[in-house]
Amino acid sequence: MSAHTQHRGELHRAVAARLSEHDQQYTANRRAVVDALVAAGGPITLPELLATDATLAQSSAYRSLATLIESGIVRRLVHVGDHALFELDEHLTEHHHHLICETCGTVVDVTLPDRVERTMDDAFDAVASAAGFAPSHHAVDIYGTCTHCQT
Amino acid sequence: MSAHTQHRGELHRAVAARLSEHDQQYTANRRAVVDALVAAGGPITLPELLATDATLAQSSAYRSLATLIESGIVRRLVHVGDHALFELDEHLTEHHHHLICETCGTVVDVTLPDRVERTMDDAFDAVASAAGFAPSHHAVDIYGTCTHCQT
DNA sequence: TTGCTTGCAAATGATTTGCACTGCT
DNA sequence: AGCAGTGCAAATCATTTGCAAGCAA
Repeated sequence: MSAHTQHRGELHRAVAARLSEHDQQYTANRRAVVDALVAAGGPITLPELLATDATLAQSSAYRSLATLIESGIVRRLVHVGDHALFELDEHLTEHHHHLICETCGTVVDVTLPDRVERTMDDAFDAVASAAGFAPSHHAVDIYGTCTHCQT
Repeated sequence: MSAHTQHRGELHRAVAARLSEHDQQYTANRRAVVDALVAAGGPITLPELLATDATLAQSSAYRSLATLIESGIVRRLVHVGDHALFELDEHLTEHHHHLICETCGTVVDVTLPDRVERTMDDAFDAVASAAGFAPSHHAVDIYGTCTHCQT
């Protein structure tokens, strides 16, 4: 079980280690991207990421994200709007799912009880095997309307 | 529980009714798009859709899909590759989830036991309410490797 | 030096849209 | 006639990439 990285320093060490495993360096740019994601505390778009660090070039941010994704440090989420969402991989945070507001597009992290996760995993393993798939992980999106968007 | 539309004619009638509710007509183009989706039996990309009917113009297919999506007849799935995936809405088929091959991008429909769906719904309602969300529906993606892509 | 990283500007490519035309109603 | 739907070609816009310069081993 991968550590839920609690401290900033610990997280950066974990990121550096993972990059190194993939023969990648932990450059200032990549660290800036990771910092922005940590600060955000949830999925953010590229424009949002750039807004937190005006020195970052757009193309470099995309390139850093690509590297971080390949090394399993960042996860890219399905579009809710026109921009992709980026968040730290679960190895660095914890297993969670997403609550998505169908009106404003806000995405919030949620965790489910272990009991439910176990029930789901068992069921997913069963249906995946039945279809000849070797399952690796799952993602749950719960759609609805957030407080702010309810009339 | 909305009817699982079994017969082609019944489905077309349901589509026509839904379009009509939204003050839209069931034109030849839109019917062609629906036919292609029915024939596919699962999520397909726009190029795949066009391949099944050479007379369909790309822009018209996109426009028909947009109309069908607005009327709740078609669902657009999150990108697995560069193309979006389109499938018939669950009102016209049945509640299901997706098995996604991380190697080749193939997407297969799967259904879960009612017991599991109930467990999930209860849990989702609970976490959504806790976050102030009014949940409407959910989507589960199970990632893994398909038979064909396993070494 | 040698190779990875970066910024800028230009390219790419899925999706959207302007416009003129066709076909319902 | 009047308006929705369609095809073509052109526009959009997030994301990617070529290239020249900066930096680390």
